[in-house]
Amino acid sequence: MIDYTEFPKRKIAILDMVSFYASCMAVMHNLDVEKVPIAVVGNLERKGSVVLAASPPMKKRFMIKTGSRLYEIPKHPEIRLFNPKMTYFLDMSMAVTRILNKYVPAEAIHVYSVDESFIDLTGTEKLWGPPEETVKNIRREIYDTLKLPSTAGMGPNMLIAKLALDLEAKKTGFAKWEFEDISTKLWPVHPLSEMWGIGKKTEQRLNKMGIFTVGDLANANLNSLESEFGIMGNQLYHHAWGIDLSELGSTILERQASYGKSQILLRDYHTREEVNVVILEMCEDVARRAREKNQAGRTISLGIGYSKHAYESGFQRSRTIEEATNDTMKIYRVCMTLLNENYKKQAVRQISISITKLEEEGSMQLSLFDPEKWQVRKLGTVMDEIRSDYGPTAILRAVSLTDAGTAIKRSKLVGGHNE
DNA sequence: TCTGGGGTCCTAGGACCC
DNA sequence: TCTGGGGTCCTAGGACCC
Repeated sequence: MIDYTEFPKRKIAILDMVSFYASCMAVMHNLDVEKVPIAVVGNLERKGSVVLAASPPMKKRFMIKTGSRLYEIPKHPEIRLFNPKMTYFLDMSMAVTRILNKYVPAEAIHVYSVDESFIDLTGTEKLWGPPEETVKNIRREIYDTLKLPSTAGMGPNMLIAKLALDLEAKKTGFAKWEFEDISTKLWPVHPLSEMWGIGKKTEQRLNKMGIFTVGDLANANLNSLESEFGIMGNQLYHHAWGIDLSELGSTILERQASYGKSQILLRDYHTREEVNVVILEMCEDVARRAREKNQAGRTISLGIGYSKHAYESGFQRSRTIEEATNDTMKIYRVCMTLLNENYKKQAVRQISISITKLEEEGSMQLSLFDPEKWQVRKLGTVMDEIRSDYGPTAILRAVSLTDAGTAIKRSKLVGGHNE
């Protein structure tokens, strides 16, 4: 048994926007997201594209949910399909955060994703009254001002708030769990992958150990969990008791650990030259985002997925260099090295690039001793500015003006989605 | 005939150093 | 005539989340 008295009890809430992307599109087109079957699809031009969000009637009447494929959506006169408008979604997301900020200070907000945020309401009773009421008021204000319906979970820590949200509030609109509710509300949960933090793979391994419900997990032998899963076993066990030591705010200060870009190509690419072009464009994008944040990375990773007709699945390789960089061509050259060493002349369908081991740019040796480095950096910045003033297609490296270039097509996309 | 894109964290083995 | 041991860094792979 676990003695809960030793764990802090705070007033944590997590707010989740119902079918966020679908709700945003409903607002834009003056539709009622609760009544109209709406789906936002990654790219309406591609039949295999995934559904990024489905409105409640879309889910109930047509059994289409996030992750469904476009070709699974039936033809029906009431159904409304949209391409994503990522910049608009981000604006809406920030508008929600600003409302939260009217009730709690920025340090008490942890943005978990574009449509989910934690807030710590501990100590707000004097100002706003009971936290449950405050949450209700916040949800009402979000709906009244932005027309976005939301659900909310509450708990004494972030984990329990999130579990209350996922396992109850998403159906009922609101749920507040205490430590005392864990055994009645969390332990019956199965299959195990229903629970946050447990995926299909872990579920299978746990099943092999005779563990099928969260209650089984909570009452399993900690030693055998640790010998099977290592540290993760300990964490799984504690999560089954609703215990999580991470603090609200501990993550909010952390800065991004990597910049990456990945894409599934619209067709198989058969030559190195074509692949090189796409890699260059992707390096450009990753480098630009790092430059905008004044960061640079030391480890550069390249992933290649071959066509399904190929003999192999692909590879993922990385290389760490002496000095952190956010220079497009430097990153590109490392990718070329990795490609030269690993490419097996198979048709390519998927490419991913990322930089990690980030450092503040200040720590780069942009010193007096190497004026050329300054120039390269300045050139990068100038090009970034032209792009931000005149759009991303204003400057394209010459190679992009070939059939292989996808940058022009992708310029209409933000975050890989159609505008 | 179909392939989303952006992230995070953990582990294990090998290299290298003292 | 044996197998040190701890620390750090790098790389690949796996798992999970929204």
